[in-house]
Amino acid sequence: MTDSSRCYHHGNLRDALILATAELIEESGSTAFSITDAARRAGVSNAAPYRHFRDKEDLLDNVRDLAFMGLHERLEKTRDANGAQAGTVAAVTAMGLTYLQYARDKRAFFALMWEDRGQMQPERQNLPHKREGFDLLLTAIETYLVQTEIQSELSGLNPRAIRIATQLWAIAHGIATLEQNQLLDLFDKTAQADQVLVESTEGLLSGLVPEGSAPAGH
Amino acid sequence: MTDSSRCYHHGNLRDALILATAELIEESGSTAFSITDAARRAGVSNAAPYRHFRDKEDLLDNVRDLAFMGLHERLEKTRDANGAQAGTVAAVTAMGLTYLQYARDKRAFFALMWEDRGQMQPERQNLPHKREGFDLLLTAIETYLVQTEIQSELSGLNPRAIRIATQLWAIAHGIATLEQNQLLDLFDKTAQADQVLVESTEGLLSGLVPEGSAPAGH
DNA sequence: AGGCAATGTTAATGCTATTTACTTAACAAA
DNA sequence: TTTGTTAAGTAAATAGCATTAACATTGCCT
Repeated sequence: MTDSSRCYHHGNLRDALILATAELIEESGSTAFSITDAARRAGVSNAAPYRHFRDKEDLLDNVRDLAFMGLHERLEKTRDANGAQAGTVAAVTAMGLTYLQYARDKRAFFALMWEDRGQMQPERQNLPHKREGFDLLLTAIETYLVQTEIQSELSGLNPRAIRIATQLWAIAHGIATLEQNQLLDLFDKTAQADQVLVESTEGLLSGLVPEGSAPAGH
Repeated sequence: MTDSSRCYHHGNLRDALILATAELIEESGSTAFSITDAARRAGVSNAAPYRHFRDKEDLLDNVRDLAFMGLHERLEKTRDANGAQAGTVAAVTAMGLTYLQYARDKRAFFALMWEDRGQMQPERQNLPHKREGFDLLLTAIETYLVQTEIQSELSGLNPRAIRIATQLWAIAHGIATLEQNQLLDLFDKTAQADQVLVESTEGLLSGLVPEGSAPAGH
């Protein structure tokens, strides 16, 4: 039964519901979303989704997974596209720019990914996906550190690379948030998110010195 | 009629509802909040709130205002507490640390402040309050630039200060988000938000050079 | 063919937002 | 003091939602 246009049984309702939810969320945001709408769009009754998802949150979790996978895919593409110049500031910056672009293109997804739904169960935090995204950035940083001879070699989990990757992720995320809240051009009408990110990344990376050296402070 | 324990008329239902909403949100998050609950807690019927607020969102907007004012107050206190060492890296860092602490203490408020409710009307974006918070940070940065002689004098809106303030706000916000999502100790179990912020701030500020000089790149 | 499990359905229940039509009380003017 | 007016309550109704329970259909395995 591969024909999904049948009568009683849908064929692949689970995926259809996830897709419908994704569409609805992109159209009207996650707060407006209702499970009834998703069922309607998938052409089934309002109770059918409960055969595939524990509750509304469970369905949203699956869309969140989708969103994280989408971001991950883009980051991978960016990494591969910059394979030639791997280890340069430009390669690192490109990851951040991709992050910003994703937030712009998939605004509702981006909001969903980082939505605070209070005390969530650990298994509902999408931690694996978040970790995967971080991994990509981390590798880019580690490559950078080695290429620029700031770090002699990379062991599996380099503390320094982790710290820098964290900082870069934080700043990309922060800029995305400020941009979505129209706070970037609050004072400087010409401020652009991309430009701010480039400057920040350069600022953070340029402050780095080879291991063992004393940092340049004031 | 200052006695609010009267029968029919409440006396100050508007404020009571905002307060009740704030409490409920801090207890269970903003998604779980219902206007009915707030009315119950304030001891009035479920329709009474509509005499004071257009709809649910309007009520939430007022709590958002409250949240922004709370953050603003803390930032002011931090600025004043560090008045003696104004213009130092420590003074700037302290603002960021206050931001992080607020996100921890008032997690639900923090989430509410940055909640993405899709395409909101401009008047519902709480822009004035966001701007005020930015102002405080901006002043701290401008003082820093002058004190450290990186900038000779501050004109009203210094483009450079604005850029740096934006970067610092972004990174503080990003770190707060990562912390709330338990992503800081994903790889480095010992990573602490405060420490990451201190390092980031130092990293960004230490890269600065007096105006006119060429930045230290690779 | 028969039976079972998966996956639908309809019909509740109980919650919610919001509106409408009424009610009460405070206040100001006559 | 009486009398309107108005702000600020109430109850009742509508409509939508999440979720569950009881029932129906179908595909698959034996």
